[in-house]
Amino acid sequence: MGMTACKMNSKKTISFFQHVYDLVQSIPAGKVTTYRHIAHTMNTKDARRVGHALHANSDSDKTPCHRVVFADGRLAPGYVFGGPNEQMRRLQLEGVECIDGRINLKKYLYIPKN
DNA sequence: ATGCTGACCGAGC
DNA sequence: CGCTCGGCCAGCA
Repeated sequence: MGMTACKMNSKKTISFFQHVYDLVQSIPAGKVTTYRHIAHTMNTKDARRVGHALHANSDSDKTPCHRVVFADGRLAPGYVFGGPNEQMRRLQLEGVECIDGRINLKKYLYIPKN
């Protein structure tokens, strides 16, 4: 019975962001998920807002947003901690193959659960 | 209030 | 497979 968004919190933007961060933190090392899957888990179609939330992420240790990629496996062009190159480096450090700026989702996709 | 933008996505060509 | 285009909708000037 996951409710869409916690209405109990007064700041809804924060709770949406926090929900995104929670899901991102649930991605195991060596796996990735997509904006689309996160949005879907949160019962919305707005993958852009998920991206927006991650853009505002300030702690890449706590919230490993390098494990979030496009629905087709491409890396985020606007990755804020050093660009796609840095995102690729971090993924490869975890054993995620990145071929031509792209991840094989058949192999590495993790679907976050509510 | 209103118009523009974006760490997106899927359809169409 | 790749590029373009429209839709999506919250945030912000």
